[in-house]
Amino acid sequence: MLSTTEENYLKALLQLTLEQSPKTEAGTNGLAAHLGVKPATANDMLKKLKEKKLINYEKYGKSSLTAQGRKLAIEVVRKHRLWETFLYEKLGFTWDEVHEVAEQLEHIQSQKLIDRLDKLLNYPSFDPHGDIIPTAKGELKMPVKKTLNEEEVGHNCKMIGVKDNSAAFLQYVDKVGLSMHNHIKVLARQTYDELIEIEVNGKQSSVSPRFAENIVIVCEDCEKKNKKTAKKKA
Amino acid sequence: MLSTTEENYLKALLQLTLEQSPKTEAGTNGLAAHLGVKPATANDMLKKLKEKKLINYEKYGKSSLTAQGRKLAIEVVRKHRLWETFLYEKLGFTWDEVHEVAEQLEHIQSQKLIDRLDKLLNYPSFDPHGDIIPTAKGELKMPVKKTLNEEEVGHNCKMIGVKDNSAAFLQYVDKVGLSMHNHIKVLARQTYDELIEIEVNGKQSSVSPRFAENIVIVCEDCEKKNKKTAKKKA
DNA sequence: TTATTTTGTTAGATATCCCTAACTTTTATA
DNA sequence: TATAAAAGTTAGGGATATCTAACAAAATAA
Ligand SMILES: [Mn+2]
Ligand SMILES: [Mn+2]
Ligand SMILES: [Mn+2]
Ligand SMILES: [Mn+2]
Repeated sequence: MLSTTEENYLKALLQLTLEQSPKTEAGTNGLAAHLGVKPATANDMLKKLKEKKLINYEKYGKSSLTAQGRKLAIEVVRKHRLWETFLYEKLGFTWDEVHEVAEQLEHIQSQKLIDRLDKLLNYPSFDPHGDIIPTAKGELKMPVKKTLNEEEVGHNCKMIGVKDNSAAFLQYVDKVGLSMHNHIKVLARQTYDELIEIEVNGKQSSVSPRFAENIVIVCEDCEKKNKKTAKKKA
Repeated sequence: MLSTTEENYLKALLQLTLEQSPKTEAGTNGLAAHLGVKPATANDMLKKLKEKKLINYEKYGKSSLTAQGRKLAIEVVRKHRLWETFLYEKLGFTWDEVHEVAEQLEHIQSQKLIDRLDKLLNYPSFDPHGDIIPTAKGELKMPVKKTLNEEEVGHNCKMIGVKDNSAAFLQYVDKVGLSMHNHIKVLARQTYDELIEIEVNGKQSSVSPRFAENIVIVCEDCEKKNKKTAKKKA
């Protein structure tokens, strides 16, 4: 049985190596920063988790999850997102309130509790933030990340990042009415000047391809399609 | 903010001094046994909790909760019983499965979570074991304990203990079909020989006053009446 | 390629919670 | 009341998880 702390380290490693970037390894300092502890503290835990064969770690090297560590990390993420969904759907929490409480609830040890919660929520695929909930079998399909420029007309997507971090660009993003986690619908693409018409929060705008290729999004329609395909296979 | 361990000590002290017996103080060894730790361990914690002004404790003396300690202990009991009710009512757990998971859930820190859970469950008064759930204001009405001999005809009660612990008596209890937490209905009292007719698990039996005065029960009809009175006042 | 900066490690400490073994005080018994 | 038993305490130590300060290795820049 893992401690709450050990679970948090595995989850952090999963997020650092699979969700937040294309990397598959994470450094000691980055991990420590992500968890809000000092590098010395993270270093101790890395040695301990390697001992338990949950991570790959060599002195002065980067770390990654083993198959077993990844399995456990995904279980924690599944519990976290199911609890967030419960708080949002059943208890009327707002989307910004759920995370903090889910950080505590994700460590409750009871397989039956999670199975029943999943059932109560009617086996949800996404949490209130639009993130994918890993399946009971431990499958975690990574969201299909692409730029707004690559999105199909008619599709709905969510902004999850930017490629250009310049102040000028970010101010322009703001002016267009976009911000992180906003839902965007691609209405049309003008053949004449390539401008992309989008709708955000009920407001329409047109953006250039130059602008759109710096907005990282995840296509929600593609996510749903993936989910359905997975269900048919099962 | 109290640690999970500190909360468990306060809850144990409440149970030892208010629920399980008429005592208002508990000894170090009894507390340790209740929590499954060694007396030396409990002794350390008693000193720590006294320092925090949550308990009254003097070297070589018995311990009791201060007003503040009692308030916190009752909050933990409230959370525990609300979670048990949730697991039973909403997730289909059986009454014997809920306690273990509630031991973990009772330590989740979120006032909003508890308020909303209470609402979701429609402000329940009793947990799946028939124990009273403290109110949001921290009121914990002690169940009206009496012996089966004192119970009114027509009332429903729950067996919560025995006064005679001899093997002969306990075997007789078993033969009558009674066991801890059984629900008992008092059907009638014969004027001729004072025998009390009861129904347990759909099975009827007659017991003597001598027998009945050794069965400790809590009257469930009285509990409900108390509850309604309290609601009218509020 | 040498120097500097960044990254990662180690040693030594602290806090919490638990233990065993030895001791002390209180209570019960003879 | 003297003694034995029960109850309670203390000393000293282990495990976990955290820190600071000093050090070592790797990466980057000059
Ligand atoms: Mn979250
Ligand atoms: Mn967590
Ligand atoms: Mn319980
Ligand atoms: Mn507990």
